Parts: sequence; C-alpha cells; structure tokens
Amino acid sequence: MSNDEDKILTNLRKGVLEFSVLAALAKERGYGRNLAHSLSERGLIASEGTLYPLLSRLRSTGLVDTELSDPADGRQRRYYTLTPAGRARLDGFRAAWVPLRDTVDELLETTP
Amino acid sequence: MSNDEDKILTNLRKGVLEFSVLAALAKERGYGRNLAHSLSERGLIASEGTLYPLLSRLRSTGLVDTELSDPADGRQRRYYTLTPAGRARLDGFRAAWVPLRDTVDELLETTP
DNA sequence: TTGCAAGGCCTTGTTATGCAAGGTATCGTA
DNA sequence: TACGATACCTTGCATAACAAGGCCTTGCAA
Repeated sequence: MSNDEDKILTNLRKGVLEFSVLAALAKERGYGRNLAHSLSERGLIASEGTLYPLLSRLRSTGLVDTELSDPADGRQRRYYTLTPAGRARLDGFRAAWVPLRDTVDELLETTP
Repeated sequence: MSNDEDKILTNLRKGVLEFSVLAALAKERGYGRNLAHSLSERGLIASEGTLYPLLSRLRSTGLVDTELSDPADGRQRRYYTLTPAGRARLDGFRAAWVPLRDTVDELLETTP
C-alpha cells in the first residue's frame, strides 16, 4: 500500500464493492475477468485478487447464480447472474447508502 | 452483529468515520463522549468502543491535538482540535470521496 | 452521609474486507 | 511449437469497526 490516498480509497471501497458488483450484475450478467476490468476502470477495485473471493462469497450466500459457458463458444467462462435475494440485498444497500452518503456530504459541505 | 442491514452500515462506516470525526472537529473542538453522542445520532458509529481507539490513532498520527480542560471547570475532559495535517487529510478524503460517491450513485441509478 | 446513577475515558478480543503476489490451465496465433 | 493473453483461483496480511466490558469521578437523592 503506497500512499495515504490509496488507503483512503481502500477503506471507502470496503463498504461499496460488494454492491457495486451486484449492481453491475443487475444490468447484465458478467464473468470474472470482465467484471474485474470494468470495476477496476471505475476505481472500485485495485486487483483481481479482491474480486474472486467476493464472487465466491456472493455465490455461497445465494446472492448470485453461476453457469459455465458452452466450451464450444470459444474460451470457457463462469457467468454470474443476480438472484432475487441478490436484488433484495441491493435494495437494502441502497436504503443504507443514501442517508449515509447525505450525512457525509453534509459534514463535508459545512466544513469551514 | 444482528442483521444484514447492520453489516451493510458497518462496512460503509469503515471508510468514512475517520473523516467524519475530522470534519466535525473542523467546525469546533470536541471531546470524546460529546463526539460519540453526535456521531451516534448521525448513524456514523455504533458504540463508544469505536471512537476512542480512532481518536488515539488520530492523535498519534498528528491529525489532531488534545488538551485537558481545567479541572476547575466542572468535569474534566480531553478536548480534541484539528491540526493543519488533519485538515490536509480531510481535503485528501474529499478528493477521493466525491468521485467514488458519484460512481456508486451512477451504478445504483442505472440499475433496472 | 451514604449510595448510586450518570459522565467521561479507555482496553481487549473478534470479525471481516480488501490487497498483493502469487499459481494453474487453456486458447489463439505467429 | 512456443508464447502471450485469457480466465480462474488461493494464501497470507493489514486494518477498521464492533461488542462488552472496566475504571474513576461527580452530583444528586434518599
């Protein structure tokens, strides 16, 4: 971990990464490397090593379903899709995120 | 840790509590129990046990200064004030917070 | 005056998340 | 046929918030 700025981001990500993945999967199914790339572009993860354990967790808690692609269609991939439970958890996150986000914004805005 | 909702909040707080404290101190100095109460009201901490170790950390890294109140003025308290380094770190947080907040909002908004 | 609730500060052990740095196997192509 | 890119995964670590306590002092009430 190099500088302070990175540590700030690391801790911020700790709260939102799981739900960023769920939100991404709510739009369209995806597979590991794919998700890793797009999340990395958005600054939501720092390495692949973060994503795969998370995906396993989401799978074992029933928030996502997985299916292997047909090996005949080129390279085989494990695709992830959101389950109803996953969508419900995403809604739960939204309910927690909005007020906390507003609280933080308020604190920052009113800071001299 | 009781339910899922609590865990969501716990992880969200992991990124923002330190800076919420700094932002609160940027407005006016405060003392432990005082800060604990106001942060707890805003949903930023779940117990005092979170705050005191954080305050120690802020002190040992030079982000806040402390002074004991005059014992003659009623109950003795340890007051915390923001240092220039603390203010700089708060600015660093703001720089990381805004884009990440926007990214999360964007993911949530465009979710079907 | 004695007891007790509240104010005020702090510590210990646990849990969980993200990170870095690896490792393995397969495919396409030069 | 060798090599780089694709794709998935594991291990060990650092750290932040939490719960559940403990300790001392002050003020009020019985």
